[in-house]
Amino acid sequence: MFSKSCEYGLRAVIFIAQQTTKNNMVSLSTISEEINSPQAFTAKVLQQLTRSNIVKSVKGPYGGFTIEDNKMNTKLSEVVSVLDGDAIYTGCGLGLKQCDANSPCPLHFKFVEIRDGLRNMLENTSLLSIAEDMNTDFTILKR
Amino acid sequence: MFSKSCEYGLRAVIFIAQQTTKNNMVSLSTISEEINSPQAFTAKVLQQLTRSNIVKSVKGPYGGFTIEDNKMNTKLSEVVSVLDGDAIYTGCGLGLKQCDANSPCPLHFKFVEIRDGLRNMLENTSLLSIAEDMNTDFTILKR
DNA sequence: AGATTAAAAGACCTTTTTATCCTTTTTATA
DNA sequence: TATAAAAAGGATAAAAAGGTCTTTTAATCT
Repeated sequence: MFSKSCEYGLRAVIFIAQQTTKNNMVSLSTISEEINSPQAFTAKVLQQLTRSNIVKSVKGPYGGFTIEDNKMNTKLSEVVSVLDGDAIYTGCGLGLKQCDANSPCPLHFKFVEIRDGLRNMLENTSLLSIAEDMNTDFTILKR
Repeated sequence: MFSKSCEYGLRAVIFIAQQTTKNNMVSLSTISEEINSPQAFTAKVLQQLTRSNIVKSVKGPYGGFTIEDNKMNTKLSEVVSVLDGDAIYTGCGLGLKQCDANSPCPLHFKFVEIRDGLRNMLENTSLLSIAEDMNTDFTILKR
């Protein structure tokens, strides 16, 4: 479904969001341990998310990553767009460049439903809501 | 969503299915022209589908690819399984190895809905039904 | 100021996916 | 039976994805 970059990125940003609700700044090494991801590779992914202003990074002692208050309502769809682009929402399931309602592939209308379901889910799920859920329900981010 | 192999494979098998309803055997070169895919690469994909007994290949003059009657009810899910495996149905959206209802990632229950929608769609769509639709509605398989 | 901590940036390596080319095998038919 | 058509198979190449390592930059704390 998603690339490895995107999987690590989502897990990382979710972990950071959850820690942010507890006012914890988290370092790269903590993140990669807690989400069980390759550290150097995760660093690259976090750089992208920092440049996109989804997470905030702080260098130096006691530094790390956090999410600013007004960014806690970032939607998962934004994270996915930054890391994987939006082909998963807009692209044809059969890989055709020009496939739309006017000139559809044989599966177009069936795929549109699936894609819309995914898009709606991601567009309606904010980092804050996931973090809040995690403080209620038991969930995992590694293994 | 799917790999290139799977995209080409689905387009190829759909084209063959449609031609099969018209009793046309189709050659690799015709297929790759009609679905706009790289010929040699498509050959490899078709070999996999032949070995999996989804399509039938006939060598020699007037040979090519066709689908036997009883295979026209093959579901898209079978084609996808052969070419991409079933991670898209069973895998965790965040890439976790062990993620299920008992030990879910924070998005597990949201993802399950999407995945089930996709799986149901693919499991309920046969090659024959697509071919019949194509003989009614105008659809495209290239560009 | 110097030492230390931590992210940023860039160069590099490995594996997988995508793609091509060439030879071999099979088979219909003239 | 020779020829031509067409798929099968193997070797290789190119591109993309996944991943590592080293140096640089910035912040903090003696």
